[in-house]
Amino acid sequence: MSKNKATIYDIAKELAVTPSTVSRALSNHPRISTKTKEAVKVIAERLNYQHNGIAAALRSGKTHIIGVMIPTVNRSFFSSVIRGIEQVARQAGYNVMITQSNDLEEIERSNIEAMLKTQVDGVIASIARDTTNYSHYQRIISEKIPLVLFDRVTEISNASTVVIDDYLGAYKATEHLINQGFKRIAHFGGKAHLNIYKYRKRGYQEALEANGIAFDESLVYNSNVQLEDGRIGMEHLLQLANPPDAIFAASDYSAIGAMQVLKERNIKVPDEIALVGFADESFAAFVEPQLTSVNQMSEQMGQFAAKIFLEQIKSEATLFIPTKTVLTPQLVVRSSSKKP
Amino acid sequence: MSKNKATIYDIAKELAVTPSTVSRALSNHPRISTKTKEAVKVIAERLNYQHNGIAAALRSGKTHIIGVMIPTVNRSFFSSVIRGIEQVARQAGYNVMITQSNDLEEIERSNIEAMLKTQVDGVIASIARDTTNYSHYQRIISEKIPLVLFDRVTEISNASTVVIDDYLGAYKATEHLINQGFKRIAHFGGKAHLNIYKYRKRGYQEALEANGIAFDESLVYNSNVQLEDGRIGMEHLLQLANPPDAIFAASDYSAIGAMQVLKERNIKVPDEIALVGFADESFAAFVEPQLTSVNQMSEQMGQFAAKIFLEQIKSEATLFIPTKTVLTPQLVVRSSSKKP
DNA sequence: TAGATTTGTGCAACCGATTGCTTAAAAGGA
DNA sequence: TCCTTTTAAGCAATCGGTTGCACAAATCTA
Repeated sequence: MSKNKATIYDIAKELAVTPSTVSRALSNHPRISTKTKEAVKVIAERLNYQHNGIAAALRSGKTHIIGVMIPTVNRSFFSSVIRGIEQVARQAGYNVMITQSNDLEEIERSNIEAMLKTQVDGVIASIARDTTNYSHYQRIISEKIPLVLFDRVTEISNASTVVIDDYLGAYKATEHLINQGFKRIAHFGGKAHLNIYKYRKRGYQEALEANGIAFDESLVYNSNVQLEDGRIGMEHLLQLANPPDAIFAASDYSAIGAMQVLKERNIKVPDEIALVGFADESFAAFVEPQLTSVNQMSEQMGQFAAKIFLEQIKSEATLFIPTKTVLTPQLVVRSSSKKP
Repeated sequence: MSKNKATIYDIAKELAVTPSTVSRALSNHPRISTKTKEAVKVIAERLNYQHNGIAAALRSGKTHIIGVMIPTVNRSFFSSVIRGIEQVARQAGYNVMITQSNDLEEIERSNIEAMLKTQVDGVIASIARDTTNYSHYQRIISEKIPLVLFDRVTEISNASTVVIDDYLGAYKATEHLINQGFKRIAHFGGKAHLNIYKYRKRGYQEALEANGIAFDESLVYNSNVQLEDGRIGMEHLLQLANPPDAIFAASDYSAIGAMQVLKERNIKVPDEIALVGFADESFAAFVEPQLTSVNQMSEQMGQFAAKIFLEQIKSEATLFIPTKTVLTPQLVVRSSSKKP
């Protein structure tokens, strides 16, 4: 147990050079001779030297930590995004610090506070469902810290965004139902202040119209698209004089809620009512019948977000132009939407 | 945009005192007069002073970051544990840095490397399924960093552990099936080098024996307990001359795999074969029939782990005695295990 | 071969907060 | 009033790297 970590001073002493030389040697500075660099490497190895990131961070102001904030880690979508971010970040020497907002604006604020205190080099985030005031995000920008928003984004100047084409995903899903022969297609929508839900609804609507089916507002049920909301929405739709024969839900959870109600009433899926969800959660393949859903390219989304962050870092002094990336979603067809 | 963050030097200048006084005033040092403390507070507010954790970390060696490493974030069990950890940690002024091992030893090693580089103040971890060599965990110990293991633990001297009573959970689950009148109860077990699976099997076995049912090794199918393993295991059991009438699975995923196979073959659950899982994943309540499972008290587990870490930190100089905490699991009975 | 460059290191300040040791002033005691 | 305590604050070193500038030696140019 030697303990008391070795520093560049220890290495310097051994080689009878100065710490500056050691520092430069370790960071492969061009002005240091190959001979010295190698000697330093050898001694560093022998002393089991570990670069002290804190000291470096103090001097350089760079912690090499990316703060990631998402509503909850427990969604396959978000956890996949995290994986994507981690892959790219790690390779570039960055660590990822994850925080969850639980979809609450208040927690979101305090998380951002914590990240700024930790002095993260950048923030990658997806906005909480609850959030209506974005001043805490503005704080990130005004501290000149790169901000990349994904999936649940909003208009914040100088923030880059990565989203999927929600419109297209919804369009594909709806068109698929139409192609399967369904005529009265309902929609479970989310709160319209989030763009993702706005676009999904639009995709749904335009797919209908493009196929000569009149859009019927009474077939749209808006909610928080949780499981319970799906149940309530389904009950609601079943009470209509002329109920739908298919539902395109803006979330898998609400689709599952609907599926439960249908099963309880012995209404067959997809024979009598077909279902399509959104997000392709892992449980979509576990339920019976398996749920057709729209895959959001989550891992790619994370990779993109991280790459954009890295570029933004590189262009530090140079003026930075915020990017808007749109990925193409994929419809995963399973049995819940197939006309028998 | 003032930018260029305010430091204690700026505050000191304004008040014509020294930075040391400001530092002490901010940390509420008893030797500083109330008057000065208040004046400092006012100026700090006005200059929008933010405590620089990096500088403090360099001096004190404490980053106030807890490293958390889990197999994957995308399991309700792990994400709940994280929530529990976060709650406790945040209140005590600690941040949480999460990393995922993807159940691979290699990634686990590199994650620990990254954490040590970040100089986390402690590590809370659940071991990867793949891991057989624990030297990387030993490194944490030898750096004198507190290590708390939860759920998937192993014998590492000086590491504290938090687990549920897997034996009891399995015992309860099996006894429940017996009480429902099932006679031939099979078991999907996990790899025996992980204690959790060893204990679950033992609980299963002893519950059988305590109720006068002979343990039958041919009814035990061991695997990685993923969904696909459950499918294969189910196929295997169905081929037996005398198939089981119930299965206690050591994971919800394998239970769902079994359920899928049974549905495909039109074998009724629970009428013909009953199922009980383990972990109480969120999808357990989504499938049809809903899956009975053993809840692992995940949030509590996280809270305990964090509390233990905090105590370990407090007792720094004092000799520390590693703790072993065992929580009591809860059986959540749903329709997959009820005798009609 | 003298002068201009290039190469390899050293010097010292700096990042921002913390803290043991002093010291000066104020309060208390005899 | 003089000496002892107590209180309040200052001094200066420290944590470990990083980096602009300086400088000597080596190499090149004409």
